[in-house]
Amino acid sequence: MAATEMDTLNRKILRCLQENARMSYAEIGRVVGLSAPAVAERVQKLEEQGIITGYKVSLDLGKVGLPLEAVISLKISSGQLESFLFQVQKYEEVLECHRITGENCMMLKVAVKGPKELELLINQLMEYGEPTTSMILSSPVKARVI
Amino acid sequence: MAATEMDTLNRKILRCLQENARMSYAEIGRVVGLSAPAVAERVQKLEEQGIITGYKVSLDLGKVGLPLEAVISLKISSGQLESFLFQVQKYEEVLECHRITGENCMMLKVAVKGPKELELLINQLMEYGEPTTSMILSSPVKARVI
DNA sequence: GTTGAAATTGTAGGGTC
DNA sequence: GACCCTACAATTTCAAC
Repeated sequence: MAATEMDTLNRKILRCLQENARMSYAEIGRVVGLSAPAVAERVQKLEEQGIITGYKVSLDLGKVGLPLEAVISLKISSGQLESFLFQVQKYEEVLECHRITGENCMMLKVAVKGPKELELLINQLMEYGEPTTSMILSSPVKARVI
Repeated sequence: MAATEMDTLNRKILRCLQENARMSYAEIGRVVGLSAPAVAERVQKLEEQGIITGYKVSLDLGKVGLPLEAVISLKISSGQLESFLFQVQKYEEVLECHRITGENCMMLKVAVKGPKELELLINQLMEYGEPTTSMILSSPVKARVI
């Protein structure tokens, strides 16, 4: 246990928060059989331990004007890694960027307004390497955690 | 406006919720210059319109026992698509699954306990097609929205 | 962890522009 | 229609146990 006590109760609490991160401590307490202060204390510890890293809102990207999602593999050109890592933070279109093993070092998930914006983004990425783009048609699994 | 009124105020509210989805309506109101009831009303409408699809907690996967993340491309075998789409929902390890254009129809992001579990998962996926796996080394951009 | 009191927040009603 | 204000219910927080 020491620092990180991931018992059944904490797992239940995390499941509640995962289902609805705005659920009140009182309601979580009712579900897991704890008082509200007890839940609050556990959640605070999970935050302090870095197990909980934040709370996010999920949006329908299509309805906020970003209906086109794509996956881009980017084979970074020699000497471009550092500047890419710096610049990629600034692209609003980039939802995720992972450095992966294999020939294409970077894997990006992006959301854009339309084909024009995607093309523009690809052009910009070409400065750092060779992009290979696939459009996302649908997402059978969206963003599960734990 | 009609159904979907995404004005500056709503964007500000969404930015607050994105930074911290547990932020109180009162605090959001202070930030964006609105009363708590006004914020609550706008958020409720954003939910009803399906713009907000939920609130999620972000976890440090390593600290919950899933330190190994990977990206798997899966070239679905003929006739296996439907059963794959049905089964992929049940794999707890699969965080995301996207159907994409190109030769490899499916792109999965997974998190597992270690190499053994990854190997087992790959074996199971081979039932539905040809997987190509890349380990995630780091994630320069984690999960931005809007 | 629990209980109980104080501060804060959420919510519903009525009113204004 | 969107917003504010008021008042009450619920929640959060902090204390003591």
